[in-house]
Amino acid sequence: MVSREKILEAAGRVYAKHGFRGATTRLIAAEAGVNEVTLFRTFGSKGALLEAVLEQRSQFSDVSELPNPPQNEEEELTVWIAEHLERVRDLRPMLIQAISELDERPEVADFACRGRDEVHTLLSQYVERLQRLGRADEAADVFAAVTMLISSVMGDAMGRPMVPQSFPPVDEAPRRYVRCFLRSLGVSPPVSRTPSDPTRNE
Amino acid sequence: MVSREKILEAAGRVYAKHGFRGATTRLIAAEAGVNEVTLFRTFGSKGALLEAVLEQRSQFSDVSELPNPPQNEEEELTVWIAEHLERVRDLRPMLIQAISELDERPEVADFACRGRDEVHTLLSQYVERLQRLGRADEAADVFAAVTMLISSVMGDAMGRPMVPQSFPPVDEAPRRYVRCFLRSLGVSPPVSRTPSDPTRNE
DNA sequence: ATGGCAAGCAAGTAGGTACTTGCATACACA
DNA sequence: TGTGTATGCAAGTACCTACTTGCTTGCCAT
Repeated sequence: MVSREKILEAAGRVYAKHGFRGATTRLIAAEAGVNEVTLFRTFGSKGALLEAVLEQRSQFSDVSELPNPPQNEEEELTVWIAEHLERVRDLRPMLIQAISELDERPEVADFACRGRDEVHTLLSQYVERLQRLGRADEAADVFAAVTMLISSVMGDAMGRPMVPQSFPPVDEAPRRYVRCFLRSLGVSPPVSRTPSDPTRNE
Repeated sequence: MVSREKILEAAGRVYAKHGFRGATTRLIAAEAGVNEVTLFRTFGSKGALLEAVLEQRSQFSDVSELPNPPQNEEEELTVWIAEHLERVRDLRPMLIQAISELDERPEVADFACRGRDEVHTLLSQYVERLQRLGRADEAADVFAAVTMLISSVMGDAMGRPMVPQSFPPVDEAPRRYVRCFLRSLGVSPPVSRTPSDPTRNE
């Protein structure tokens, strides 16, 4: 029964490209290299197929932890944010379609926003640790700063393909976001580094 | 010839809710309180109607200027960002649909990203003025900070309806984003104010 | 060899979609 | 009074959609 997996994969690709409404069963079957009838025999209906795809996709949502205790803030966060950015980039097409059809298919809602809360919590806790260690300003607006960093990652993943000139070069972006983030929290930059290479863009 | 405007308005609403593919001519005609045939007689085709809608929408894109010279950074930016946020919030449904159908309808691309560049430029110029006045750090990563602020506004407008708990209260958000932004640029907060009321959320 | 099972193929059903046509109605202006 | 113009209504065309049915083919274990 290898058709099942071929169809699931193909359906994922086609949904991501055309959305649920635009993903016709013919397209999916063709993309899977499978007869359309096989699709219906295996999943019953187009809606059931969508649910199967979402369920399969739900299993890859593990967000990695941030170091405790913090050691090198900039390095640790840069790696972590780069990882998060890549994850969101991969999800981008499916996310966009899911969001655009939220009203008509509410069952995809938690797929669309899953992870955001978790990332927010992990980041906030990390910054609170920094505060307790006296490495971040006690009076800083942690909540807003974390929100902004996460939005920046989302915005980069979503917007870069459309307006690349509005974002720092892809290999520099995570570090530069993190530096702004840390600075807004009053975290002083590491002393053992050349102090100014935040290469200006444009 | 008042039908034309009724149809244009209705098409905008329906398109924002269901996307181009989901916006059937029947739905649009019903929403406009007009016979479906009138729609075709007036615009010729569904595609032509979409173009008319986009063209009409294009005229409301005027972004207001930022003060020159800067006087009160936090106040000026808060007002300006709040205004921008509201504009994006209004555009949200149409934007989401436009983005999700970019591959199939590339003609809406410039509608989808228009304004972002303009906002970016205005903000950057404002910060450069601050730098020249010695009110912002010369070594700050202006480009990244501006990108982050704009992404935060987009993220707020797009994400708040789905995950409200991930954002500061709607009436505080612009000011708190601006404060983080200014802080990441090394702009010292105004002295004539109570120094810490960045009320924590959650 | 034979039975079971997954899959392909051809055809069909019922409904939705964009779009057209022909005709009736109403109002506006001359 | 007549004439154009905008609109409504009923019906129809051609196509696409999800989904079904009946039959055939190939493979695999017994």
